Amino acid sequence: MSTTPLPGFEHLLAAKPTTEEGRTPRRGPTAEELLEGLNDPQREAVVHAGVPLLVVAGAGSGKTRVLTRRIAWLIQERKAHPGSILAITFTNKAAAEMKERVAELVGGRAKIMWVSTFHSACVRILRKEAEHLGYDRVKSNFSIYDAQDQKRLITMVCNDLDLDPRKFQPGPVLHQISGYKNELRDPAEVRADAKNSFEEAYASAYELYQRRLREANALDFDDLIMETVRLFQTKPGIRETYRRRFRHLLVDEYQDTNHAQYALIHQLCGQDLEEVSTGSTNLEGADAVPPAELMVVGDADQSIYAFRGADIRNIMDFEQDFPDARTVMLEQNYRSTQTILTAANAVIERNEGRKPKRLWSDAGDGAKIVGYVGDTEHDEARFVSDEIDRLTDEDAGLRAGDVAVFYRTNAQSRVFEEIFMRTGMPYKVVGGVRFYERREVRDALAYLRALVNPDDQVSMRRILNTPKRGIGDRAVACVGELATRDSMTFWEALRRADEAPGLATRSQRNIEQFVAVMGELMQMVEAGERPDVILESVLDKSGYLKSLEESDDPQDESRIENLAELVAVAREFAEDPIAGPSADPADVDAGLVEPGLADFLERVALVADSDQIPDAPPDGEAEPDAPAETGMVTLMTLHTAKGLEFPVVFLTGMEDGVFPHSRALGDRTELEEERRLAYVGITRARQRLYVSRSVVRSAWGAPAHNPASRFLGELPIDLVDWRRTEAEQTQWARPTFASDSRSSSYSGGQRLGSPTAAGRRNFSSAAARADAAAKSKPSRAIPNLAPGDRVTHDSFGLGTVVTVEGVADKSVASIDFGSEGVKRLLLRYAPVEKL
DNA sequence: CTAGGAAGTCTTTTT
DNA sequence: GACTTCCTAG
Repeated sequence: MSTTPLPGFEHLLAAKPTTEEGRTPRRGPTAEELLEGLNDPQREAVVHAGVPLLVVAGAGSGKTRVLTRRIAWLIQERKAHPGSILAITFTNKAAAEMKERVAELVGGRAKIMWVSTFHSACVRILRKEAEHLGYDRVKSNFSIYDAQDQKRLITMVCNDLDLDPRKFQPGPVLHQISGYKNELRDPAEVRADAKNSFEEAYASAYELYQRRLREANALDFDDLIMETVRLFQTKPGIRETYRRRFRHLLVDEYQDTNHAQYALIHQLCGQDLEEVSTGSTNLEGADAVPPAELMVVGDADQSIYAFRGADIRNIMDFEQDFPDARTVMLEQNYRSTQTILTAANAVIERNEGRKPKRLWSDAGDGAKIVGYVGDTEHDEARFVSDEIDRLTDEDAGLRAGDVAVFYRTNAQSRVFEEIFMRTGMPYKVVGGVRFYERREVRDALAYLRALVNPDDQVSMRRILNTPKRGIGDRAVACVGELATRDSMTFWEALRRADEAPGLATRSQRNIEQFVAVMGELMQMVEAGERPDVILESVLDKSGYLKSLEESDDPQDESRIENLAELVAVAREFAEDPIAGPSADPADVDAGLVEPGLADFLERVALVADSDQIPDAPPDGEAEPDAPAETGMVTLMTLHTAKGLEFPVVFLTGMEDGVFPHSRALGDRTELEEERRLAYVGITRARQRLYVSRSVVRSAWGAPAHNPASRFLGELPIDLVDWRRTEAEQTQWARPTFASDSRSSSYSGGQRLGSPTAAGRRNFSSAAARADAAAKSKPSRAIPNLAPGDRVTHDSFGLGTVVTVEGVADKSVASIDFGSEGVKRLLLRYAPVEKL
């Protein structure tokens, strides 16, 4: 069973526009052909010209179609130069797909368009303009730091600042910094606005973090956007160049843009934020170009990324931001049955302050929604598995590839993997432990990054002693000290290790060897060797491969395989020059398409989970040559499911505390975001929707008893066919396995006494087992606390409860321990006792 | 300096 | 329960 997520390249490689490419551009489709099969509002959006346009595109309303047809229309009918079009999508996969579909309409010219994510577009701009950024060290070979790199760096920063690691954990600090960047605030502003020592500490962390990034010639994800905005602000000339270039701007998934992205759009459309906020539409200078034509597409009901800075107001206030804007509503749905849409509408309508919108379909009612309540998550998974079996054989016509299983958090995929593995159901998990996050892959990539950008301290430190070559913490500290003392980069200090104070000769020799190897490899990079060739040399010369081969850890075998896979990916990349959205149009024009190591790294840095999903034939526009190998059940989180569709969808773990997530339970706005997530999930289904939950679910190794998700109660009751409800879940026999029920009742009886006793106690045998497992551990009773209660804690002493949130296993209390401060404690673990 | 074990942390969601 | 980080012995 394929459990290894593919690295996310194949779709780009497959997206080679083979159809039209090479032929002389035909006269292209006529205007009628471009509008064929579109409904009225869709047509309006396609042909619209002039003022900014907002397309409110409900789920499944054919917005991709509108976008591609519009682009084709711009080129074909309005004679727009393809190079003057900038289309922003949410994922690289969406970009590649869109490019391909436009190419089908207008031919190879489409390649010159910029169709990419915000991040890729900004990287391209920043690489080109790197020298104008105003940082000494930042050059066009800058590294892009992902979450893990950021974490390492911020940990070093917090250490250097002597911040209490308990109060300033890397995750929250980074989240904070990310927030600043999304709001376009620089460290000085943050410091000026700081109201207390806590916020000042954040400002210091932000400041030093930024300095370290720049010293390392690196940018993080948020920098990519922020620095582009800043570049345009400080260098109006450069901004003007891009304004002139991009005459048409199309933004997909507009509801998920953050403030920085919003600012960028405004800059490119000729209106700066200051101009907007002062209400002035004056452009400075007589040579200013008129604003580009803007079309944004989105659906406020599908905004699910507020947690990473997306600002739903961007779409809600579009008409205020652009007073002369037009709005087009796409409400007809071409994807789902009316039953599914009615359910989706019923759920989303509970959100307050949303603009009314009702999806409808003429596809007929279709099947009822099927509900199931399992005893445990294993029982729930078994139901899903049985049901898929049934659907894929007797119900003929459905393949495993037509089915998707969604869940709220990645951890929930486990039970499904277990049962699919047992029953031999082919499946594929999207996301989770990503290929590019595996240790060995990251090690290899760190080598490559260090070669391209030796200033990249995080990568350099990572590989310095990987594999072990006798350069320990002490040696690293000595080199670091030298670097600080003589203000040089870490890499320079390594090269001059002989000057490092207090460095053991043995370590020094080891460092020299390392530097020599790196020097050799760097020469290969300079000589322009192909990425795959360099990668192979890295694995060889660094001794990394050898150390894995000699290891007796069985895991290392699969590590070797993963590295082989990475080499294969690099080879494919090297051999296919046009693949993917990051080839610079100018280079394509010049026939200059020899992607180097740096391009490879950039691509790798910007792949998304959803980029790995195999292509499915999209809405109606048939793809008869669709790959036959997609016969696998797809497992993924609700977040990665956005933008996709499947004939059959299972929404699992529908429990309060799981979905909606426990952290959202107490918060109105967060709850509404969860509800939008439910809406997204429901509307992924074309024909059949299943909702399921389980009464007992083991979270963190101990069983938890979760109530039904409130979203289940929001489904119209007559639309759901409950196969099994909570009332039935007390039974020990499994209805679907007649032959199994006898033995079940036996063992149930033996374990729990009389079956009725088991029933009354609301536990299935499996749950009882889980329960017993929990009891074998020293699990303590959870104290029932309320604000005001006095407690003692084993190490913090006396305290007073301030707040209590969450329920049962997940309850968290804030407790004031006086001089020890206020602590947030997970009551299940915390050694607190009520007085 | 490294290896191995113990102890502590944690789970949203991701470009 | 799984992953990381910390600690200790060689």
